[in-house]
Amino acid sequence: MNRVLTKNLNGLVGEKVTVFGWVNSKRNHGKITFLDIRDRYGIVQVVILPGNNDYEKAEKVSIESVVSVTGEVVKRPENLVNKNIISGDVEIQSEKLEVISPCDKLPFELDDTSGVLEETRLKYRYLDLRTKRMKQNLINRHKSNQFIRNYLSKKGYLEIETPLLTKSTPEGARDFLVPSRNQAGMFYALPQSPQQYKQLLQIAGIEKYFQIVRNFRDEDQRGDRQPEFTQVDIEASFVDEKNIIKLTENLVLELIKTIYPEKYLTLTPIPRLTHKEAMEKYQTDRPDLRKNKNDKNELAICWVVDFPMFEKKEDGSFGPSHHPFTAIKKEFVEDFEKQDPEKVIAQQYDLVINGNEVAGGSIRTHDVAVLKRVFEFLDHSQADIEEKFGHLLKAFKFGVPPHGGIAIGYDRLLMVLNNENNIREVIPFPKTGDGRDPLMDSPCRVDKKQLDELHITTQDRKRKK
RNA sequence: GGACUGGUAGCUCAAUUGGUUAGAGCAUCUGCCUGUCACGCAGAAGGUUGCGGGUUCAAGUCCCGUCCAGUCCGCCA
Repeated sequence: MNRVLTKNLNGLVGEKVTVFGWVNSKRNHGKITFLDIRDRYGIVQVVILPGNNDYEKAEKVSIESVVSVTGEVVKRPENLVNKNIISGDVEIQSEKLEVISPCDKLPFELDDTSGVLEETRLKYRYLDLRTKRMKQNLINRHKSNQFIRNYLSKKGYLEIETPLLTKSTPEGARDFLVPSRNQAGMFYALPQSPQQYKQLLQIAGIEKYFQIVRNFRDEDQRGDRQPEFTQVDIEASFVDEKNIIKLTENLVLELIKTIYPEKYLTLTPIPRLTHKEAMEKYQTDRPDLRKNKNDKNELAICWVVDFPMFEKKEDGSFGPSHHPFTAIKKEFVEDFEKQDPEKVIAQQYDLVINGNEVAGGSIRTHDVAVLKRVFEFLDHSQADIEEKFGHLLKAFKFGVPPHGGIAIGYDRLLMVLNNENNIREVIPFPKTGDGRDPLMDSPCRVDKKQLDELHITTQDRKRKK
């Protein structure tokens, strides 16, 4: 198969080529027919004249069918050049048209899907992803992946994979559980984040870790929340708050400069607000500091730092506002138990872009004695602590370096940078608001045999569509 | 779990105060057209108005219930 891509056609005038792609549009003038053939890189116009063996085939071919066209690349006359397409200086005089795979009547038109019901788009996601907008989002995501891997590698960070079948975490979001076949009645959990693993990797002496990693949280959704989502997860040893902030800031700014050069920053250098300042001034811990919210290229980035360590729960007791391993600021460590819990500040920081929480992290407590005091303050019993965090606390007895890190909400970051207002637009195969995938039709029922092997009986519930 | 908005042709929408046979654009099909590039023109086909019930001479429209979607609140260490 000797294929020529549409993006390379301009330089091939006079040559006989074969292009492969989808029929983007068809214009039949009775005695002359034009087909626009689209491949991943662009579009080329194919001319079919009467007398051509395939004239009737060209008249009949449906939009979005897969075809190949062989013919000579011809320069277009000056007045017929089309600057809107990549091969607009030339066109192909078809000698042979082959319909490789015809396309049925489409469920929606692909030129503009902005008004199409999202469930319909998701049901036919493979068609939705053919659109320029979605394709561009995928390309940008790929480029960003490459950039981040490169950037962090150059800084000495190792990309290390952590398990997806792991242990249910006691606090935080609801877990997705995976039943164990070998251990009757036992369950794995999908990770809400690789938090404990990345801390263990610091004890392992890795010093600098990163991973572009999937996380799972079984909570109700929002436009900026999915049950599975991707984080750029980072953790490093012998660092303080400023090191992590600087690293993240430079990474994000370089990423924007390289892959989204049309974007500009309103606030430079990136300001750092304390949590208290943000709440007092903007009544939110993720303020949108843009000057003109209609300017799609404006980015207002800021840090929110000095988060409170604890927050009051509904029953009046206190829980960790981030997680229990977050380090308390030095000036509060000595006797935080005796102070107003809501005034105890943690070494915790969030990156906010245009009102979106795009990253969050903290320095962790490496002092086992302090950790124990935090757990006791949070009213965990000794047995409780041992069961939930024993493995981590044990590891902390074998030489734990001071460490800290951050996790970038990657889908949210890409959502902002791609001018989308929903993370589903930057995720190739997302779930709907109630956690379904209309394309694969998941979740779904499974055979009784499968359940039996997993030692599971189910309660009958009313069946959702 | 709660609030709000919505559900009418394959897709996007319209339908006045409850009143004739529920319309339009695009897509589809048929015909015409040799330079268009989202081609154009003419025509055809396409509807259980999400579903169930109620009020009324009459319901897409009002009422009740229910299902679904989106957004937000709760939730998201």
